[in-house]
Amino acid sequence: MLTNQSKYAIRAVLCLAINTNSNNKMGSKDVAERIDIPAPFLAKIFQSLSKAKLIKSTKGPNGGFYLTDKERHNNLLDIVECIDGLDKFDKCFIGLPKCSDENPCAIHHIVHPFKTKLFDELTRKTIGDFAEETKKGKSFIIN
Amino acid sequence: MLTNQSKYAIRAVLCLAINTNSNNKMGSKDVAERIDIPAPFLAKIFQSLSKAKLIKSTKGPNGGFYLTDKERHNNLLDIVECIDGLDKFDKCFIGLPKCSDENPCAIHHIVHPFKTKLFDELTRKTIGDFAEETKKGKSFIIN
DNA sequence: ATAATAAATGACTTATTTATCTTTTACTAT
DNA sequence: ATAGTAAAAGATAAATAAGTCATTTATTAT
Repeated sequence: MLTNQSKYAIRAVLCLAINTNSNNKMGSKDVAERIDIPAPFLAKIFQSLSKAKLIKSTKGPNGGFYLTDKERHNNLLDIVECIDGLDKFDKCFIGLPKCSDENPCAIHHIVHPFKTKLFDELTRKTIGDFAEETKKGKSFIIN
Repeated sequence: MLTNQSKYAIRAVLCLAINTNSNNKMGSKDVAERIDIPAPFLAKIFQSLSKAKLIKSTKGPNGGFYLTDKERHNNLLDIVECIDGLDKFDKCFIGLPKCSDENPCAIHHIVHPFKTKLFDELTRKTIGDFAEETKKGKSFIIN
């Protein structure tokens, strides 16, 4: 469903949410190493996120990427939207061009509630919320 | 989640389940046209399904693809397994290498029940079952 | 000022998925 | 037998996704 880029982006931003602030930044290599993904690829992803103002960055010594409280109020769907776009959430699981409640595919009754629930979770909860859960050990971004 | 190949395969096999038997076959082009997918691509997909004995085929005049009752007893997951493999059902939605109940990602509690439900639906119900539903107008393979 | 640092940019490579095309093989009706 | 038909097989092409690398730009500490 999501591309690797989006998956990496989510985990990387959560990593920033947990470990950084304006005084404690992380380089893209550090983040990549921490969550075990390809470093140059993450650097590219961070560029996109930075342009979209979903993460903060500063160049030079002691520079790096970080989140402020403002960015912590964004949600995970903002990240997916920035990287992949939101089209995929509308697409039918088995490729029906116009799958809907009126014109359902064979598994629409299972897939549609899931998508709704997922969409809700990804929009209602903030990045800060997810970071708190991870800090409390309720969920993980590495293993 | 599923590749186009798997999506096409599911809809194409359901098309065969609805419209064919040993006396009434369909050419791959006919099926492709009916469900509006690329014809030569479907021909390739049908080759794989045929090798795996998930569909029947005969060459020559009046030849084509079709299902017998035997093939109608297979399930949709057999098709996905043949084309894509089943790995993707185990994979974490945001790319955690080892996402589980003990080591859950941030959205595991939403994704896991869905996967279980979907897996159950795709294994428990046969291709024949889905075909009947479509014949009754409860679900669709085209629109 | 300048040297070191780290992100930004852009070009490039590789892998995978998607799709097409040509030739061969098998079958059937005449 | 043989001509026509349709799948099987294999080679190739196009598109997208994934990943890498070299250079430039901005920042900071000395």
